[in-house]
Amino acid sequence: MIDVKDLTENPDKYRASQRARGADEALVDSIIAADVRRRGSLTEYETLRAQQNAFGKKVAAAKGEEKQALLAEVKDLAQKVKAAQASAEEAQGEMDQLMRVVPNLIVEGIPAGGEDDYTVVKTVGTPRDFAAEGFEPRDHLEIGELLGAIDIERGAKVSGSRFYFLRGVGARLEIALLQMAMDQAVQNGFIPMITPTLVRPETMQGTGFDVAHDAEIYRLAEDDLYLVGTSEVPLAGYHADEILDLAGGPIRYAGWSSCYRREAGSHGKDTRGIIRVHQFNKVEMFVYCPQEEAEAEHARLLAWEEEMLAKVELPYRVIDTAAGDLGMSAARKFDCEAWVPTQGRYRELTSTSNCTGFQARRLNIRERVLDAEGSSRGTRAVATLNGTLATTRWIVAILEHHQNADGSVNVPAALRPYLGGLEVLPVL
RNA sequence: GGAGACGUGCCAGAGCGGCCGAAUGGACUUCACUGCUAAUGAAGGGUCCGGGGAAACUUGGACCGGGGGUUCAAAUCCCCCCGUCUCCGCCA
Repeated sequence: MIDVKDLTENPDKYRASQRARGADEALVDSIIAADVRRRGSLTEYETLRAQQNAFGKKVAAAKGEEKQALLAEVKDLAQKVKAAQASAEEAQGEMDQLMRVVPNLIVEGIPAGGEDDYTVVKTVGTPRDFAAEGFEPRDHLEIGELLGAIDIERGAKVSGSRFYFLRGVGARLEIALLQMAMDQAVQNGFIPMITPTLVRPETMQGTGFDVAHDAEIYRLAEDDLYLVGTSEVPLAGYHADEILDLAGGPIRYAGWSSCYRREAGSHGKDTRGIIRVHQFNKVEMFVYCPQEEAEAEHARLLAWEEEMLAKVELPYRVIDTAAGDLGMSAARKFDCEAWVPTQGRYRELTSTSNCTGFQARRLNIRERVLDAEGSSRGTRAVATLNGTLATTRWIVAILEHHQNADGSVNVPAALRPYLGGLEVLPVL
């Protein structure tokens, strides 16, 4: 949810943001109009209600005939109050509906346009030249099968397409990767969390995912519960309806969870291997901080992601996502994309979003505003940010980039302690 | 799955349909007092949404788990939902 007050005061800023996203600019004016209607009908209702309250006090004090007379008089007022209340609620409802569809205000200066309009922030490392090394690289699935690490066929047998088993060194590699991510997070002051992966509709909605329309979400209709696509969802909901004390700095969580995605709109895309799957594991960073610190924190999250990528020794690039390719909640998003040799292109391994106050406003997560004397001047929304530290997909890039001619895979040095010192994943 | 109890402010905990935004403790903040701490005394606080005001502030409405209903009037009565706890059953 965006800040209505800010929108009514600076509509041009929001029009520009909508334009950059390729979204509806007129929405801004619809909101301003709806807000005027809302306030008008609210004032009307409150005035009547004040009269009724005053009457109520008189009725309570009166006795006998006098009381009966007052009751007769106030009955009519009660009807008016009811009607005014109904129209005030209706106006509020219209407002709420509009507010649900406005995406977050983007950070000024990010690239405008759609999926292909990102800018490359930097490129780190160089893709391996397999031609020069004299062998044709195998893709991650072929390697995974040689190592006995990935079993797609039985995944499909048991659960259908886009499901898989990680086995043997594959399973160990994933655990090692996630464990290394958790350790790094803890070293950086994050609180480790293992979260629920089924959440209520309010939590899903509050985080910015539309339970009713989002085709990506698995639903358990019977129970009105929803499978999360990322632990960002439960970690955002964690502090819902709370007033946080951020005096001691940002509150940082590292969530370890399975993630579930229907991949409804991606038939035929990435059907081979484990690039795009219905279920995977992830370590996610999630931060609550004051809004003015959000951009600096965003840079830190990106740096922590890059630290992980450095540990697994992968060549990658960082992109600044264009406005139109941002989710509803994000004001800015950086993706780290690792080079996947057999695809000849960079593929997303991490994604970090600055959601400014958008999620916090929906989830009612605030902090106190203090004046110079240190006494409370009310509250305001905090900022929330998230970023990936490791996921199952990383295995794709690791297997491919670190492969040898015989199909075995060299283990990056930082990962070895998590694999009992293993230096090479051997072909079976 | 069955039976029951409960859900009130930061915490504990009262609350008769109108005098209840809510007693009383504790915690907290400020002030006073004792040489400091402790103790004691006094005072003060919540959140959300409107109106007025540059602001300090002021004024109105709403909020007693959530949503409906009854009533001139609901923390209080009724219904539904959510949650917590206890007992039984079931599965581990």
